[in-house]
Amino acid sequence: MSRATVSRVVNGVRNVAPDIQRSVRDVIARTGYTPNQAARSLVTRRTGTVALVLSATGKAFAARVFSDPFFGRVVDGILPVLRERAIQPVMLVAESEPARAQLVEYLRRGGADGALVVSLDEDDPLPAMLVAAGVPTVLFGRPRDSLRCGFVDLDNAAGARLAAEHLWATGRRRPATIAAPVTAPAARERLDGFREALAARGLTSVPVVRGRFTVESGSLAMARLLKDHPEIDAVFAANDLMAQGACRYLGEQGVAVPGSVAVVGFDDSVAARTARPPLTTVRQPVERMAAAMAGLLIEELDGGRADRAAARNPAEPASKVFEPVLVVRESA
Amino acid sequence: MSRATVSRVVNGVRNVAPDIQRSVRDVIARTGYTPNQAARSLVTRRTGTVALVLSATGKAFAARVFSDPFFGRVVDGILPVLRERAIQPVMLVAESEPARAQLVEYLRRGGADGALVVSLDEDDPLPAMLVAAGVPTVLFGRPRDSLRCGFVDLDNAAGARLAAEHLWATGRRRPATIAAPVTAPAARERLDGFREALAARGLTSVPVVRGRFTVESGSLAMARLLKDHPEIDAVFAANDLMAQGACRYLGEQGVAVPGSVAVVGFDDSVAARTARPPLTTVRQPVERMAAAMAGLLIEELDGGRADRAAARNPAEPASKVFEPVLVVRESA
DNA sequence: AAGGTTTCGGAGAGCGCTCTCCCATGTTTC
DNA sequence: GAAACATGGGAGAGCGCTCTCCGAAACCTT
Repeated sequence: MSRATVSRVVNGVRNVAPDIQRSVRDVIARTGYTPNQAARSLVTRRTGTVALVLSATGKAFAARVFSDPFFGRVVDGILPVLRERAIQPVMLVAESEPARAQLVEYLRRGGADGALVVSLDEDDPLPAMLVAAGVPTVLFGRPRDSLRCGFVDLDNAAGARLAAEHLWATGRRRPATIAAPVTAPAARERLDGFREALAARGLTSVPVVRGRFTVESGSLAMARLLKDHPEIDAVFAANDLMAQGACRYLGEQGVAVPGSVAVVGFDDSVAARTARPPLTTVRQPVERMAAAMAGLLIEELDGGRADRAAARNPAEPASKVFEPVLVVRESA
Repeated sequence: MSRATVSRVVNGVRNVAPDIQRSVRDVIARTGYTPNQAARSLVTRRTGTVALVLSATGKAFAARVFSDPFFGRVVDGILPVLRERAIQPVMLVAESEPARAQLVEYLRRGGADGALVVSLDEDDPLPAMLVAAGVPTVLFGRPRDSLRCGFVDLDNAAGARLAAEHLWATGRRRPATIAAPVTAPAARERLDGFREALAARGLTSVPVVRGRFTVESGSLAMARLLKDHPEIDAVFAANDLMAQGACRYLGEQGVAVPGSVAVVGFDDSVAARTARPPLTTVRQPVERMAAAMAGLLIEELDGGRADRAAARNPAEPASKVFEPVLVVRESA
């Protein structure tokens, strides 16, 4: 029996007589034969894997990434989509500059068929490096510099406007905001959207303190806010973790939430539901966005062949922007 | 110029005249040549990658894994060791039964050179499946059934004894414990060690409540404990998160820590330091253990060749057991 | 029954590397 | 100055698969 027949049976292409098929499977099971992935990839030019890249440099990188529920939600959203297509998801982390270089080299050499990139810093050079290396890439969050690459994003400004409008509608006239590092574009859009919505109602000056997306930084920010602007009656935080920190500090100081100060978060993560009081927050459908990200990449991967074979133009980078929704709970 | 020469330059084997070397590198840089990993792996029978496998089935898998600081610490410990050897770390997750099967198949086909496995459930079939598939494997935690495979572990019972002895030495005579699921062997050892140390001092009956390694479950467990055994004056929790939950509940009930009830945690994670009051806890050097795990695997991988070439006996599975240390802070 | 059509297995050419030979130099030794 | 030796480059054989071509056999059609 020839290698070709075995190959046909294993990959299920073309017709092979049922009895031959059975006998081949039989022998495979008996001998414990395992196809060699490298040899297969060499000819198919496919690995059957997709990389899920987490990029964020800094100390104790993993410990930080693993404590933010955001990444977990992204992974949860991506996994089912890839599993369904029998694509092996491999997670890669870029925790330092050399690691980033090694990672790009790995993907350039064909370590995976494509990359789904989650990066928090706006000035992260990784997306551009991957695109330059010819790696099919889809980002979580809009790329800067109109990089030719697919992405999914949330209309962050619209989300912040929802928060501002809700606070205004419930009679809050002295709102403040806990923003996040300027390097996170999503956070900046949230700040801008919030200010803009209030400016449209005649409120031009809004106290701003910056946090670092963590519960602790939220507490600290709230403390500063309360000290410098004791008159505030509402706070909009750029994510739920910081909103939770703010609530905690207010609670410690005996300030009623939402009685004296209303708090609105962002993301609608588990933290929002378990916080006390449960947070009013802007929902970001992270899992759905992540699933869409995987879908976009798969499309590009499938289309890629045809494109390259037919015309010489690379696939149009596709993208999808999601609309946020306000979830009213008890904190505002 | 021949392919062989180029190959020699790229891989740095044997001597190649400096000027030829330079000109080769020059052409590589100019043409943007990239070696094909699949072709290379096909002949070297190496991928240059090591899989870091996170195994734990259940709903919202990733969201759970990503909220436990433990995994982050493991990753942080492993990364530098692999980076130093220019080995690409790839993280794989086994979040369901089919995912597990797919993952084993992937590694069996040579998707990575070896696997570092972190699994929380004792009855996880993954380690045995990997060993059966011939994948070089090192576990975090002692394997059951004397599986022939390397591992690193902590002397959990000794750690629990440290906690018990500290509580005893500080005059606590009515201690209780918040244990973890029976399926986690490490947690069982902690429970056994705690009981044993107290039994040696004549205390045979210790109230036990089970938690699920989370802050919330710690709070709940503490509530039950306080209701059923209001006389207790100390609590030993099987990890810091649950200890933190216990402290939180005690605080809400106006019970002084450590005044009325002393609390001891386990792990010495970040949570122990940021908790209020800072937790007295048993230190598990997770990062060092994880680094050792990577080291063991690398040794096995390096030795593997020689072994398979010389004699036909597979490498002896190596292992390393770490000793815990008590870290006294304010909670006990 | 003869030709045409479909079905299905085999032969064999690569995929892009690495690595072992082997040979052409340059270098040393007596 | 010739033989022995070190040095560095080329030729070419695979690694284990997939996939296109081809031909043999089975099936229809008229």
